Amino acid sequence: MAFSPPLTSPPSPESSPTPQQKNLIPWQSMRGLKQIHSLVLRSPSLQTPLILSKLLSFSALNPHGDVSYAQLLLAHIETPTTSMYNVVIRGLSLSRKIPASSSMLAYQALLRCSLCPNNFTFPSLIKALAECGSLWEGRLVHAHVVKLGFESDCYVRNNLIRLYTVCGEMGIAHELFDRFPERDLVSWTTLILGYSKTGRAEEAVSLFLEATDEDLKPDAIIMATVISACSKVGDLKLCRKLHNYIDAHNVESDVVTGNALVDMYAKCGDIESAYSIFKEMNEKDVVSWNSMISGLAQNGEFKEALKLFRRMQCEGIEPDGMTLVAVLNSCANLGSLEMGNWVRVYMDKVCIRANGIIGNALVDMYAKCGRIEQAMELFNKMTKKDVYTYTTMILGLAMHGQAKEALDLFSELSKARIRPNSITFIGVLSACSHAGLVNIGLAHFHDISRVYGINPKIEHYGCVVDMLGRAGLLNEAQEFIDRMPIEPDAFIWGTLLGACKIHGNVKLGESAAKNLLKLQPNEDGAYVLMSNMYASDNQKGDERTMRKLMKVKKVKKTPGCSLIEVDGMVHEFRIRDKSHPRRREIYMVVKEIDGHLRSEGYRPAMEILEQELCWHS
DNA sequence: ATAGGGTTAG
Repeated sequence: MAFSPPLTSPPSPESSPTPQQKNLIPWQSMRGLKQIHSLVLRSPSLQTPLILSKLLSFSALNPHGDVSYAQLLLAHIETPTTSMYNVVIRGLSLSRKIPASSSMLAYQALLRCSLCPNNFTFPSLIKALAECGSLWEGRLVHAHVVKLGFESDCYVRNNLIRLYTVCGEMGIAHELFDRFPERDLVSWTTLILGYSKTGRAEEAVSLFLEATDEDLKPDAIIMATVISACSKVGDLKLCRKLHNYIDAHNVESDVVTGNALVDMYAKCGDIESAYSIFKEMNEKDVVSWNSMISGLAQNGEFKEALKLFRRMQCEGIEPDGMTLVAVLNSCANLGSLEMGNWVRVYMDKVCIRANGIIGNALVDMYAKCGRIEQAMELFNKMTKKDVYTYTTMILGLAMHGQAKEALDLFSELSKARIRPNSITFIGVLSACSHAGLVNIGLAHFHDISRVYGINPKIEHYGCVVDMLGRAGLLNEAQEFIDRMPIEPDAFIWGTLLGACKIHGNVKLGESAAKNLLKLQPNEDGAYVLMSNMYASDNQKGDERTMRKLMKVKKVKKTPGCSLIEVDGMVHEFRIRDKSHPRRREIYMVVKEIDGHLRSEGYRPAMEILEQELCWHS
């Protein structure tokens, strides 16, 4: 029922050991290489193509090397060869910091020397271009590839396929894939990944099924790719089919495929299967833990997520930014501010900046835990804000009834040249709803499609019904529902019913309840609200009828639940809850508070079914 | 040449 707090103070980060530069043989460090280079420069007899090539490849390809040094070296070689250029181009493609344009410049230099690129030139060059999404240069190089007859080279072609997929040119990529019968596992994997990353996960999975018809033996890499695509499809049956396939075909699996499976089951809502795979993985890394923790959080199992995070710490696995996002998300939904603050302290200690997704998660945590000023402070400090950052803050302000601030932020969006999305409008509408700004809210609602070209979804209609209902415009709310282009769902009727309850409109409430019961006859909501409404309206007979009806239909009221966090522990309380070890003391204090409240003249609005509620809330 | 995990919701 409760989980223990994290370590009371975040562990200090271990100082990472510096690379043991001293133990390197001379030519494996740049220092040694430069010494040899100066020797070579002084004696022309040493300037043979072989020695120069060695110097080049050590500085360009060695992990302790320096590609820019290799570039300089190459520029001073009088009679360079294609393979010397290939080495530098490969070195450039391997280093992350260097832009694609330098690979392109090296390639152009090669052409200027009247050298001819070969099958080793293109893979690295195209890889560098793909890395940066340089479609224009990529097409140019592709033309050269065709001219020189290297399109049939599988390595070259796979890199071209990769280039087109990362540039979103799936049509060209697939055409290139189809045009040559000679394809290997990498060709399939690359194309499948392309479909998966461009939001066409179904096509990715069916492409894999196509691949299994050919005589290819799937490896761990293609499996991880297709499993990830499957998690995006969200079809549990398909997930199981894939899992069975792996077992049946004895596909060698590793941590990555295991992690992908955990994520896949979690995303498809089968948290038990996810957990059993997680448990049985004999090798786990930080991604395994992250997949499982965020899987729990994505399925609303926030307490379990925090529990698992605790275990992760006990096992000495260092969390990374992604872990913390899942933890913060759980804190936000549990109102667990102490734990959230702990994460912030931890972030400071290990120097994780509150920017990007993790910054957004922190803002959300503060807002949902009631610290709207701290959320705002952090929001203002964040240098890179995206639509998520703004949406989170707008929703937070709306939640706190600060409609003006929320609307101001919304108007800042266009100044920051950020396009709002459909969830941003949920925030805007709920801000208006909570502040009773009906006309402004309606104006924004109309702008959703007219100005922003977004099709309002049922959620947006729900916000408007809520806004009209809260303002007491119940008939308008009903009319709005009647005119909706979408079939009203249970949420819509529940919102109207709730508004009728607040404003005591029994007649309209009855019709809303009828509609709600048509959609979910076995849920307690409509019965409870109606019987409470009858009770407040002194319609004792109707109230009893409602409660009888619940009994006949075997509908039980789901117990409400309150939770608080004390010293990093989350405690839950339900009606007539006697499970807490310190229940006697707790209820004594509650009784005392209740006495104080009553002596000050407070009378809780108790309705028959809710009488005992005040004891846990 | 190819692989896994994250943020906002009526």
